[in-house]
Amino acid sequence: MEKITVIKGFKDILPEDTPHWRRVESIAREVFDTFGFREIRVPIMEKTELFKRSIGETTDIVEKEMYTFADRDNEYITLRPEATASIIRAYIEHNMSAAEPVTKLFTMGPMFRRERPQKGRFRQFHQINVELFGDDKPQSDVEIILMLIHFLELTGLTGLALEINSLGCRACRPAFSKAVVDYLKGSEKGLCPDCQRRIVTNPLRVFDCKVETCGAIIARAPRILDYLCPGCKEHFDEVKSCLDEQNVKYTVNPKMVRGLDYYVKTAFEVKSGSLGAQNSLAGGGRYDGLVSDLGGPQTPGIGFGVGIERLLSCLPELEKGQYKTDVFIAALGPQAQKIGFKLTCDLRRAGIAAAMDYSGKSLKSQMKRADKLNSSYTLIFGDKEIYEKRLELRNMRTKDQQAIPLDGLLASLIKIIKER
RNA sequence: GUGGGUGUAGCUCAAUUGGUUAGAGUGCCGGGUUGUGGCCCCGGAGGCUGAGGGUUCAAGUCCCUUCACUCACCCCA
Repeated sequence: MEKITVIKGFKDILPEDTPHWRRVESIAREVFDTFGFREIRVPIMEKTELFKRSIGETTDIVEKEMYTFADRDNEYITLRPEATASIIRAYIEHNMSAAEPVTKLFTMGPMFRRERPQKGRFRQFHQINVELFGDDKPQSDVEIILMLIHFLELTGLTGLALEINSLGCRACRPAFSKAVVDYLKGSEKGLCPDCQRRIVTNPLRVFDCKVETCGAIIARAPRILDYLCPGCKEHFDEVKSCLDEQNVKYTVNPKMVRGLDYYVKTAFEVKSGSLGAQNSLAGGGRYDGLVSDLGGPQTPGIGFGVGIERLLSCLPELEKGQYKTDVFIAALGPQAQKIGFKLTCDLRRAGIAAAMDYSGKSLKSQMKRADKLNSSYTLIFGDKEIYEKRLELRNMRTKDQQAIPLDGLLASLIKIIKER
């Protein structure tokens, strides 16, 4: 039979790796708890319309990367390419804005984008997402950024670089866009075909282009920061000084535009050198018009996403996940097997990680299995001869062994192991 | 969607300019030794060399096709 393999760009997370996932996830939950965020879990599929309206029709994500299907009733549904849209949908649907002025949420889980896989980029990948609704003050931008940095550092990451920018708002961006378009049209023939197309479709994306000839042209293009309206400028200045007060290092990158249309004002990314080409492990920004665009009340919002795979790949020297066994029962002979099985079950009910080998193979092979399972103690006993009258409890690390009386065996085992 | 690289045992890799039965380490299974596992010794299983076609007396090796993986572009976490 031919074997069936995973879908391209999808990955199994193996037992040797899941401990690191669990660690990162639990650090996230702890940090976010202390910052006052609560966990929300939203579906991994939504109506396609939700993403079209939030992310933007002309973005790469919507144009060519979404997993979109016609459901059996011919409604179009999409595997989520990001989480913000779903969270906002839920925020609106459950009327959270009416219940409290500020709502702080986070979620984590798989996202799906049909790109060509490479280092740090998969078709199914995992993100931790944080969103803050109902506060348009710069302090909330800083709160979010601080929390992100704090979380990343707690996971053990070093050498992080924070980049920030302001993308302006709906008041000031049109003037800037026009200035960019005018400028680009002047040197249109020097641009790559993609950028020429972008002039019409989405001019700001030109800033992301890495083609050298485009870079030279872009370097002299108008800067968004020179076009900010007084409100946006004040907001951005406040964000920067507030970050300074908190001793957070950052660089202003006026060319950072981000690939989702909904961002306004503050945008930020955290990069790491050890990632190869996909060096951005977290990114986010403000999206003040998005809630109303999706049919909710006029509500400011800001949030970020962290790529878990990328985060983990930046962590140094991860140990592989091992079995964790408190006690291994090596039982020799049918009678001993029977007693051993009962003992194993009792120990497990008492919260002790017990294991045994049901095959009844040689002691040597059972001891090998105990070693493989990383057992702290191994209890050896059998039907005959030297094992008849007593049981030996062996400490696998120190090789010490001690006899355990048959009376009250379970109780003394539990005592020894718990006191370890 | 566009380029480059790589496909040999479960894993990591060997195999002269094309040359006989494709090897080693590790892991797995069994045995010996050790007070009863680790160290050591012996043995065993495990391969259509990614797949298909071609050149040749002869292909893991050269050519074509295809698939998979991988890196990069685009874009993003």
